[in-house]
Parts: sequence; structure tokens; C-alpha cells
Amino acid sequence: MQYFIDVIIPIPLQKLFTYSITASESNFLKIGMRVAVPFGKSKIYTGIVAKIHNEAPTVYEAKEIHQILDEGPIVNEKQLRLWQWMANYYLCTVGDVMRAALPSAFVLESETIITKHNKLIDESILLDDEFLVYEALQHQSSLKIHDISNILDKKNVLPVIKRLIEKEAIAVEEEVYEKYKPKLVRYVKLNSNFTSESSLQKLLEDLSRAPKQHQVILTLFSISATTKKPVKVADLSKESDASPAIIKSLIDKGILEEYFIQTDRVQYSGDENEDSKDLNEYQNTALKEIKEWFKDQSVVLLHGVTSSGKTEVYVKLIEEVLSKGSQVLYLLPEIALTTQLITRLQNYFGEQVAVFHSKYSSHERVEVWNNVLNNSAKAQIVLGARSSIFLPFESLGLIIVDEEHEQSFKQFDPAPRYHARDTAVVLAHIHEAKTLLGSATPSLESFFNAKQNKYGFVEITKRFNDVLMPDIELVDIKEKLKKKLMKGHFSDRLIEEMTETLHEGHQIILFQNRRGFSPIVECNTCGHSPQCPNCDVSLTYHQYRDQLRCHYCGFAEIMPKTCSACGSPELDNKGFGTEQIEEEVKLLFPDYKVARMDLDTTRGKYGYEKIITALEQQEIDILVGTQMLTKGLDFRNVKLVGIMNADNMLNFPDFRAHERSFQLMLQVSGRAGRTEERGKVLIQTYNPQHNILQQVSTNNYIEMYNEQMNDRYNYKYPPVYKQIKITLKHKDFSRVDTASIWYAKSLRNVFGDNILGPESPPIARIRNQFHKNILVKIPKKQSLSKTKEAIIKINNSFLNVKDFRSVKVILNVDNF
DNA sequence: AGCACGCCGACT
DNA sequence: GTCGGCGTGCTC
Repeated sequence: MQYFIDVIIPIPLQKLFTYSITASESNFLKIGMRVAVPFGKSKIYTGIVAKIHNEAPTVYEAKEIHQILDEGPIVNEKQLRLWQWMANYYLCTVGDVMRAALPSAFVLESETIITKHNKLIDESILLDDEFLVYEALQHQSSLKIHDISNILDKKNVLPVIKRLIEKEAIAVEEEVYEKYKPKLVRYVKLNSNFTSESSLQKLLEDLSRAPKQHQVILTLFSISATTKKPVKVADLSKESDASPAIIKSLIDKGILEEYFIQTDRVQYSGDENEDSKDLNEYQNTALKEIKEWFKDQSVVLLHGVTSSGKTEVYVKLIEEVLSKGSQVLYLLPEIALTTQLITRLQNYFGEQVAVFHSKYSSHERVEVWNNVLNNSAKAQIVLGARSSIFLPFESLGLIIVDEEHEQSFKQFDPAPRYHARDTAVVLAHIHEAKTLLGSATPSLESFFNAKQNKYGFVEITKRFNDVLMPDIELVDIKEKLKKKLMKGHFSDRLIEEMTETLHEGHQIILFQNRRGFSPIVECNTCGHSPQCPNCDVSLTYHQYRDQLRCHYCGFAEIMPKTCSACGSPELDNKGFGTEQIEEEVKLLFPDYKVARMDLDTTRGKYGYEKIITALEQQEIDILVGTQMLTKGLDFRNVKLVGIMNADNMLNFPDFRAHERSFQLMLQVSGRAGRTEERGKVLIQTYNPQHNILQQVSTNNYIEMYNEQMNDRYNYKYPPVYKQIKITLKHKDFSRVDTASIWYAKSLRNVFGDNILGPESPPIARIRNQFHKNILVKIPKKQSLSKTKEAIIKINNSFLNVKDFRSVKVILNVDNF
């Protein structure tokens, strides 16, 4: 009997790969374990065992595996089912899903190691750079490809290596490294020879002439007596004030013994847990309704106005699920995963809360992964951003998706282009668990699902402590301009309110949906504005470094003194961004502290936290910022929120622009007046009659919903129709152009009028690649799986056309 | 996706 | 004359 395994490899290839294994390996291996397998001529990849069987492949001979990497599965069967679902639904390969799912430390790749051949060769046959490598190997036993690039100072070193192998000067081998190393902490204890009373007595006498060492031993006793725990070398050294050398000499003498204990990098160091808060009347009703719905619905949408205390309701539900012994996943947009919320949950659930997000190092992620895998007490509740849906849960009872409307739950760039909210619903289904979606401004699709009775629906309409919803006022800047009541970008109304708020000692948030100083620099003489050399966009001025920058590819150059087209020195700034608002505020209110929060000021690990803390501690009076401000932050003392310009978001060319603007403005408004006093929101706009602005000012979600849904019906947009976006990219415009016309035509043959495009997107070229978009609209009654099959078929025949092979195709399901 | 093999322009 | 550009094909 022969034994084989089918393996998932983290590369974008549709199929699994079959390798042969021995009988004993087949006994040991289980589905979900990692194996290192040879792939192609020289590479070694990490694969996940997906199937163990006895059917020998017929058309090729299976290679043997290289090595088994695990003692037991690191991925469970429920996860593999989810991976498969994602690959099917989001039109990508399981390999893509695997790449996204596993912490990178789990995915080992081989590295070529170069060593010298043991026989001597005639050095005169070597060329110059060959000799350099050979020479280097006389001093170092082994080199990596990277080292050789450095030695030769060029990137393509493979030909050199190849020639050296032919001349038998060197040998190469592939090596696999385990990237994850548990963190070890050094401990000491007294050597067991000295445990008896008499031997100890003698030891202390012997050491009486070495007072420092004597002191160390005494300290060791006192620490272990008080803590009754193993003693860390670091603690001992600190307490006894002894240098590491003194401790080392004690170890060398055999008086102390050192040992290592594996430790967690991610640790919770909190006090006793608090009891969860009692709910108010509205929260209680909501909780009851949610539970009622869960009896026969697996998904419930909770629509609770900003600061209605949704979190407390979640906490009660979590408590209940935990008491049944199930795990809980609490999903949040990355940006809302703040220390504030983490601390709050840890206060209730202490060590049981594990956090998982992108700022964690690969090692930290492995630790969270392992804790979840072992269903450890430390990971009963996982609080995380979208990628935490990939963790190896054994028995989920509840998934909470907070801020459900946030678009950052959708992954756009590397495949799988999944939506974490929708994937969470499927994951919950696999676990037979419940999903709770929460938001103050639900996405149209979730609200639509609730209306269609696919989801249960619960509402909280009152803010916590009965604080009133902020008073929202629209300011017509067109009129203010006419009457000359604008100072820069500030209307007289905004300045008035700001002055009053500051006098009362309250804080202000100003929202400007655009970073940089001014988006566009324009020449006053010829109208030319500097463009990015790699993308079809105008460059944005950033005063902070006096630079022009491209927000698409990261290109940057020093702000020119004169126009590059006509040489005129009159360069003007059009439009405005956060930087410019900050400048203007400083001039208008020189006595108050102003800070700015956007991508530029929150770079670095704690940049974000620093600003938040400063605001909380009232070191900042006025905070100017972008979208970042909207996320679940609880600022007690903010009373006024100013939206500098509502129009630029409303006029965004996207069918969801209105929905998004509504959500964004209500979320920002929600930052105002979260405690006793009623907050005030001023929205500056050229078009105060705009329906969305009216709906924002009256906080009328239903009206917004009905009106937007009307458009969605009329123009066949989601959630009424499903949508798949196909993007083609190539550096040569005419190539993408013909390719996209071909692609769209093939699609039209099958789907007729439900194909839109090909169209060039507003920014037709990014990083020197020209883009073309094709949209597939899918009516609800049309089978989704049949549609996808047809698309895959067309895609395959597309890839078989020689001229099109170099065109990159991106399939994006639910591209919103 | 990587990587090897294979065929045409700008440099020692 | 070579180095190195990227088109093409393959990976158990």
C-alpha cells in the first residue's frame, strides 16, 4: 500500500499538490498539520495537509515530503471548510487564503545556503566576481544569496553562483528555518546540593568573605519566600543590586543553577475583574430582544445610536456565552481597536481576553494563535480586526461585529478580497454560533437583510444617561462667502461657536476628510499643476516637509519654487487639507493648543495613542483630523464638532458616496457631548439643501435608507444586485484597452446588459500601470455559483490568449 | 507567485 | 563580443 497526501501550498495555484509519504508518516500525519515539501527545481514550501489517501497520481510521480513540521494540527477542519468557502466565494485560490490566514512565522520558506566545496580548485580559472565569492567563503563557512548580493554589490547574482557550481568551487543547499522561537526567561534556583540545613549553613559561612555573593543568596531566599514563585535572574539582579557577572560566577561555581521557562510575549497585567455594569432600561430591552431573535435567527443587527452603550449589551451576551464554555470573537475595524476598548473589556474579563491585530509582531500572533488553538483560558474572547476570523477556534458561540458598516472590514489588495463581516456570518454558521452586527449607522446591505427578515433587528434609540443627541446645524458657505463672512475656511458661525466652547473650557474636534496641506498646487499663470510621474493624479502639497507627494504610490519631491511648465513663480494652493486647517486654527486661536490627527501624524507604533491620551488629559483644546476621528473614541469633554466641508465627500464618484457621507458625518457628530451636556455640530457646506445633509441634521436613518434604496433599485446596485468588479492592469495602455474590450465582450455574450464597461477609473494609471474596470451585476434570482463558474471559464480562455497573458486580472467579489 | 530557459539591444 | 531585458512554461 502506498500513502499520499494532498497539500495546500501558499501560492496562487488552483490545485492541491500530491506528495508521497511512508506508512509511518501516514500514521503520524493528520489533516491540518504543516509539512515542508520540495517544489519546482529547488524551492521548499510550507504546505498544509488537506487530505490523506492511497490513490497514486497517474500522470506524474509524486515527490516525497521533505519534513513534518508539527506534532499536531495547527489548523482545524472547520477552518479548512472556511478556507474553501472563501476561495470559492471570493474567486481566489485556497493558497491565497492560506497566506492570509496563517501568521507569517508559520509559513516557512527555504533559503539557499552557499558553502565551499571541500576540494581545492585552481583559483586562476575564476573570474573577478566569482573570486570575490570564493574568497569570502574562505573566511565564512556559509553565505546566503543576500550576502552575496552585498559582496558583489549587484542584485542578480544567480549566474555567478551557477558558474561557481559548474567549476566545483562551491555547493548550495536549501535550508528551512523555524521562524517562531518561544521567548525564554532565565531563572535561577539554589543547587539541590545545598537544600539541607547543614550544607546551607556551610555555604553561607564559605561565602562570608565574598559579601556580594553572600548578599545575592540572601536576596534569593527573601524573594522566593515572599513570592513563592520561581525567581527570575533579572529580578534577583535588581533586588540584590548585583551585577550579572556576580550571578554568573555563582552559577559557574555550581551554587546556583540556571533554567529557562517559556513565556508569553502578550501578557495581561491587570487587577481584579470588575462585575459587568447593570444595564439601563433600553439596553435591557435590547438584550432581551436579541436573545429572543437568536432563538430562530442566526444573525441579528443591533442599531444603536452613538453612545447608546452597545458595548455593555455585548458584555452581557459575552458573559452568557462564556458560561456555556464557548469562545467569543469580537470583530472591530483596525482603527477602532484602541487601548480604551481593550482596557474596558479586560476590566470585565481579565485574562480571558486576547487581542489580535496588525500591529502585533509575527511572534505575538503565533502566541495568540496557539492560545486559541489550545482553547486556552487566555483566549476565550478574541478581540481583533478582520484577520482574526482566521484564528483556529474550536467552539465559537458568538461573533460580534461592531461598527458593522465600516468599509475597512473588506480587504482590497492582496487576494483573498474578503469581507470580514460576511465571512464572519459563514464562520458562525460553520460553528453553529450566532452573529451580532452592531452599528449606529448600519450599512444598507445589513439593514436590507434585516428588512427582508434574513436577520433579526433590534434598536436602541436613546443615548446612555439620556444625553441628548447633538444639535446639528448646517452652515451655508456659499452665502457666507457672498456676505464676506468667511475667514479662510471658517465661517463666522463656526468661529462664534468655537470661541464660546473654548471659553467654557470644553474641547473641539474639526473634521476634514483630506490630509495634506492642500490637495492641488496650481500655477496662476498657466494653470499647470504638478503631476505624479507614475500615476495619473496631481501631487498633494505637504507643508510639514515642504514636499509634493502622491497618495497612490508614495512618490515625493521637494516643492518646486517655480512652475515647471512656464517658469512662473506664482504657485497657488487649491482646496485644503488637515494641515492647512491646523495652520488657520493656530492663527485664529493663538492662545489654545491645536493638534492634528491623520495618517501623517499617527505613523509609528504609539503615534495614535499619544494624541488620544493628550486629548483625554485635555492637553489639546482643538483637534483637527481625518476619518480616524470617527472611530469609537469616547472623549468626555468634547462639546463641539465642526465638519469643515461636507461637499467633497458627497461628490465622490461612487454609488456609495451618499451612504458613506451619512455614516461618516453621523459618526463624527457622535463625538460631541457624550456626557451630560448636549453637544453641538456645525456642518459647513455649499449645498445645505442636499438630502443627505438634511437627513444627517435630523438624524433620520430610515429616510436616508429609503431614498438610497430607491437609487439602488433603479440603478441595479447592491444590495439589490450582487456585484463583481474585474480590474485589468498593464503598463501598456493599448494592451489593457484591447484586452478589456475582449473580456467585456465575452462577458456580454453570457450576461448581456448586466455588464458595465470596460471603463477607465478616475485615476487611470497607478504605479505606471494602466487600469480598466468591468462590472458584472448579478440579479438576486441569478445563481451566484453559476455566474462565478461562467466568469472563471471566461477568465481561463482570456489567459490562453497569448497577447493577454501579461495583463494582470483582479477579480473582486462584492467590491464595496 | 517564483523560477528557469531562451532569444534580442547597450555596454566592457 | 557579453550582460541582462522580459516572454513562456511549469510546478506534485
